[in-house]
Amino acid sequence: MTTRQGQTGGRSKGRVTLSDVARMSGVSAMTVSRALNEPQRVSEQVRERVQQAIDALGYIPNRAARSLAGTRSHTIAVVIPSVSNAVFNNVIRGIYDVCAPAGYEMLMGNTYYSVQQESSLISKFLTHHPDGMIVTGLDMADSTRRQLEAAAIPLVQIMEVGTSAPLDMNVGISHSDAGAAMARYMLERGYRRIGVLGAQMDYRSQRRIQGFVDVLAEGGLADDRRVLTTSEPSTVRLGGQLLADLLLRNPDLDAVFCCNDDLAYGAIYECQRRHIRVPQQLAIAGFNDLEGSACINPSLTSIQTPLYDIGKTAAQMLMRRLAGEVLQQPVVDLGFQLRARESA
Amino acid sequence: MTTRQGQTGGRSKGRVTLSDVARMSGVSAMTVSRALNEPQRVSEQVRERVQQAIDALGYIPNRAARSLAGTRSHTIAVVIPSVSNAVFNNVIRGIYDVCAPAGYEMLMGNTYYSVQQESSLISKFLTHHPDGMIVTGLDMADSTRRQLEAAAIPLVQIMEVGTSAPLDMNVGISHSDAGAAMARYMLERGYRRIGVLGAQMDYRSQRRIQGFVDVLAEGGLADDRRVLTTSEPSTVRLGGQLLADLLLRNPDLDAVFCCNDDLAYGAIYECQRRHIRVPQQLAIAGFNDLEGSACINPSLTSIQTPLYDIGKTAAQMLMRRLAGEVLQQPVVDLGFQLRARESA
DNA sequence: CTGAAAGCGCTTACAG
DNA sequence: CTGAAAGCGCTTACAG
Repeated sequence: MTTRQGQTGGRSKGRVTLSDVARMSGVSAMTVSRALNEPQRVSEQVRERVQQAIDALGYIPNRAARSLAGTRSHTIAVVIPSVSNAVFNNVIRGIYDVCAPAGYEMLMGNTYYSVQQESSLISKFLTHHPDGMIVTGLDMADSTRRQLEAAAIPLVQIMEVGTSAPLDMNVGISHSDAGAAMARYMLERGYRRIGVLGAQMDYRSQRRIQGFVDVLAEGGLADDRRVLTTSEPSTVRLGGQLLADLLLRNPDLDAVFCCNDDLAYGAIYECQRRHIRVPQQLAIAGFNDLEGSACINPSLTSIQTPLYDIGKTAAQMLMRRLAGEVLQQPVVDLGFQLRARESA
Repeated sequence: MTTRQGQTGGRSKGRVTLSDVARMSGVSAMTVSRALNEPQRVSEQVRERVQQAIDALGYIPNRAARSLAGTRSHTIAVVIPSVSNAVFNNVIRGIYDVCAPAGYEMLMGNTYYSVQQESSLISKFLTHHPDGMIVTGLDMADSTRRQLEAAAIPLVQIMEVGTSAPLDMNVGISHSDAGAAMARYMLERGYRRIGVLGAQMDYRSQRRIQGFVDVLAEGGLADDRRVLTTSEPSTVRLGGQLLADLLLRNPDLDAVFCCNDDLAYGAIYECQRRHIRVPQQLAIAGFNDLEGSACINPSLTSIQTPLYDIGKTAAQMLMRRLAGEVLQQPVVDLGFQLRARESA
């Protein structure tokens, strides 16, 4: 096996180009381009000869040249808080499943939940002149908002809906409604001393908690001391720690709403270690309904959010707009489902 | 809020270009380019004037033009089985944390564990003329191997090491060694009727199991009927189902090695439901040591794999090569750690 | 430290 | 169905 150390990249020289293919197949570059991009506009004979030349030469089209000369970059930029997050994985898969078959490349970047990093990421992405963009959330810096408006590309803001008018298109759910629904469910089940655990505390977690607490307040059951949050990332381990802290301050709790399923897993594990029976002594509920939530013991009551569909729908909206369609419904609320299981 | 429906992308006309900035700041395009890419080679006065013009005009550089004219695309292509997989998330984060600060964009695509999809994905990525590429695994189609050799860009094959010579660079661990280590550990602990559960069954899972079973065979303890695998994706739910099936055929098992932690979670949950005490009646071990494994009850014995570091190291190797360095060590074995906990 | 010329590899718009 | 010309917006290589 020969090593390739030292070679660091293809200098222009020596690359096989469209004209090489054209020369070999005895047609113009224009015709090769058509054979590649609009094969139906080229005679079958020519198409075959071109294909043979491509194979013989090992021709690889150059996207940079294509996007510079053409009107499209065939690229979609996706801005999310973090690729290493079970929630966004599902969203990404939905986007990918629509974009990839349509011939669009996905440019992906993390904001790490920082408005500032979001701004610089979007600026950077704009230099690729993506044909469309998907951005997480409705909140962004004003300067970014202006940049995006100036870029004038189709844009879908995802995850949440209803907190403010989107820049262009919007698909997601109402996190405050979802939080409220969980609170109502818990009240119906008879819980009265209800705690709340939150991590990460991005806008959507905050709205979830706000919606939840507002309903408790209506019943006169809100108590700030029962709400424990941190800006640390949401993990199973953290769920256990937070529950321990919360119980220390509020030994009399009869239920806890966790802002994320992984926190809820950690809380359930902590209860197991302390021999606290769930839900008999303490009910626990989560949010997002991740894959393991139906399997854990006790199975976890949670809010199922349409993560995959949010990604898929966002990408489809983009594709439709790129096909010239005018969308009647630029804002789509995909809704959520409360999954009542054993834990609460 | 004005809607932007109907606008589908920036036609070349009307874009602010380098020359516009040059004109406004009274220097040549060349100098603006330098002010942008090698600021230290331009006088501070000029740099300031150029920056003012950029701000005033809202100039956004065009990467397509840059990569067409230049020798670099400032893009790294990453080929993984699936973005929505906790294992690869960590790898991706490692890659991202090195590439993003270095000014490299990440192009990411899924093979969905298919050699065929891998081939077409790599062909597609090559049209972007990425400066480097990271590909999962050592096995690939011969045609792809040739394409990659012809492209002559730095390439790092990741995740596993030692099964065959890499095309260029390589970082990962030996999955058969890791499987073997787990088998030895279980034998030391006194387990003798040991089952194996596998899902997905990509090359690396296969090698994990092979390494594990080979050690059992040395002790005369291998039994095909105790190995249950499926090509379905690895999930918590599947872990429970597989364990149920395995116990049906082998009620006398005293331990089970699960090829992935999520299978192990499912197996533990299933034991809880059946009141099988872990590890007293049945020991359970996993692989990858995901975040929750230390928290579940009983805490999970697993093999910790350096996922983040694999990604980080691969990206660093690429960066070093792109900086012209010749690597003394093109193959890096990052090793693994057996985490002995309560479950086995 | 700064600039004029040429060209990267395609596609658009116009013909025929 | 096919082609000749021009140009997309940058950077390289060469000067000075």
